[in-house]
Amino acid sequence: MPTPSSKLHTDITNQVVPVSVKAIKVACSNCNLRELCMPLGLSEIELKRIDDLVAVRRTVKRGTPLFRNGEKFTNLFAIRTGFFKTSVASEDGRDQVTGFQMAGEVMGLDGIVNDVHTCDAIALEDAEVCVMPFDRIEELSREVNALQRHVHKIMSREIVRENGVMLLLGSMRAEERLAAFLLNLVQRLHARGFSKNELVLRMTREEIGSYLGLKLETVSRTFSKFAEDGIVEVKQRYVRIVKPEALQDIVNPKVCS
Amino acid sequence: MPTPSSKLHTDITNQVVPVSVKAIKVACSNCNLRELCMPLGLSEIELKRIDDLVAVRRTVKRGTPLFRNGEKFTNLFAIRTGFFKTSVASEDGRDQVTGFQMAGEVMGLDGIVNDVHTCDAIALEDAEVCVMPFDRIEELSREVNALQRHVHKIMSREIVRENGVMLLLGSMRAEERLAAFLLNLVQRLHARGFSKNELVLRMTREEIGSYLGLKLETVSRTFSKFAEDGIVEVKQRYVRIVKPEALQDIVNPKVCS
DNA sequence: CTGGCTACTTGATCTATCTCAAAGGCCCAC
DNA sequence: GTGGGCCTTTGAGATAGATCAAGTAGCCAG
Repeated sequence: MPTPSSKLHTDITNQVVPVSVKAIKVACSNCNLRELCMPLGLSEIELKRIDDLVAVRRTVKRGTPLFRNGEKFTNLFAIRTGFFKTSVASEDGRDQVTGFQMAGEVMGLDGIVNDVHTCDAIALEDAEVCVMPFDRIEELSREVNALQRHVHKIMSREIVRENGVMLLLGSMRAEERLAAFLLNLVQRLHARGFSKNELVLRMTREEIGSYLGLKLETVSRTFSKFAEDGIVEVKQRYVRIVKPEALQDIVNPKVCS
Repeated sequence: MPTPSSKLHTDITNQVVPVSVKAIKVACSNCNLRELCMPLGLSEIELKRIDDLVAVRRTVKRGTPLFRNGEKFTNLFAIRTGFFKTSVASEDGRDQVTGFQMAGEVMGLDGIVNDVHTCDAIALEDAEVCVMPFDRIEELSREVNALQRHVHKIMSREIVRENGVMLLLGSMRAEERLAAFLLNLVQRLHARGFSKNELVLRMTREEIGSYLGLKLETVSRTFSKFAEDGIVEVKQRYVRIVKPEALQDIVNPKVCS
């Protein structure tokens, strides 16, 4: 049986000459992801100015870093295509996946405070990102109120997201964590035009486990449990959510009255 | 034996007439916490403008909320005195402490993205905060570059902090979590002029446990373990760190060569 | 000073998840 | 198409931390 992978995500054509990629005229104003990464309701003239935000595009091959902990921060990155994970490491080498990012999402916010990136961003599939010099963002957001507001909202959204992950890591059981994870992923994919109940995981069980504070075996077992219960169908990276409401019930256990 | 509580923190004089508090002339330019919550290197004229950021001050009695999940967001708050916890709740009522905040730290960033607060901020001791209308912050930060930069850094710092908590919750054992927690607290207190190795906890074992993803009994046992090992002295809320380097070793286990 | 409340400590037991181990499946490179 | 290297699954056993339960200590109001 053919996996629905190609239906859900399309890998970027491998660019042999990266320089040519950078030369492509980039225009936020024409970008089909604009509503995901840029503010709405801009005037014609503001839109034109926003086009200058993106210096270049950059392709990132699967498995390679967009940036790494310790590198100097100068740019934010908006994902055009592809899929990333970000992770932080403790000094003794353990590391923790802090998030998975997809098209339209912005990476690099961690670098602002000390002008140094404090996490790794690794492409989980071939990807293309818009490179946005942060000083240019600051400059322009002084003049375009909607952009300023937008930058603030993006950062606040990340703070709120991380609050949610803390809740998950601090007080949920394995099944609740995985259910919440699946619902979140599929909801974000759905917002991008993909299926409401089918997805292809771009990450390994180990990466899911790292994100959820579980071991890969526990992730695998929990998938199997869900499958036994008829809540999902799982075939390796392919997942079909058969009973979304059952997942929802697992995340928010009904209080017995 | 007198607890060193009064040495470490000073409670605010209980104001009988809150209105009078609000009327007090507030000036960031004269505030002794300025270096904690405001940007450095401002010109005389910029400083004067920054004074307008703080609309009023507000006192918050111990145990009462500064804001709650679901309330409309309009202000950021800078802590002048006192100590807070922030927490998020899952729909079924479990809640997770997401942070402890002290003088000079800013609260409310979670509210920016949807104009609604998504966590509770509760005073753990009588407190006073500077109320800063966010639209005024945005307005002024368009004109004062250092303020713009500062706001970005504060939000980025919060993102990086939360990354660290995720690492702690996702991959550390109980002893490591508590050691990291104590070191972090004492370091922040030290930056505010308090002792390097003594502190009075403003929160209960249960609140520490919630923050660290542990049960209160585990927190208590881990304290006892540290005390047995001669690493700390614990007497209820009072804690003296006898061997900071031992705590450090617990957080970053030495790799055996 | 006394009663009662809350926070804290400690012990005994239980269990969700981890750890260790083995085997099977998928996919890419040759 | 074939071999080797991940990735994944599944089992059995170990364990860190949770849970349940009791007792203690500090603190405030009367």
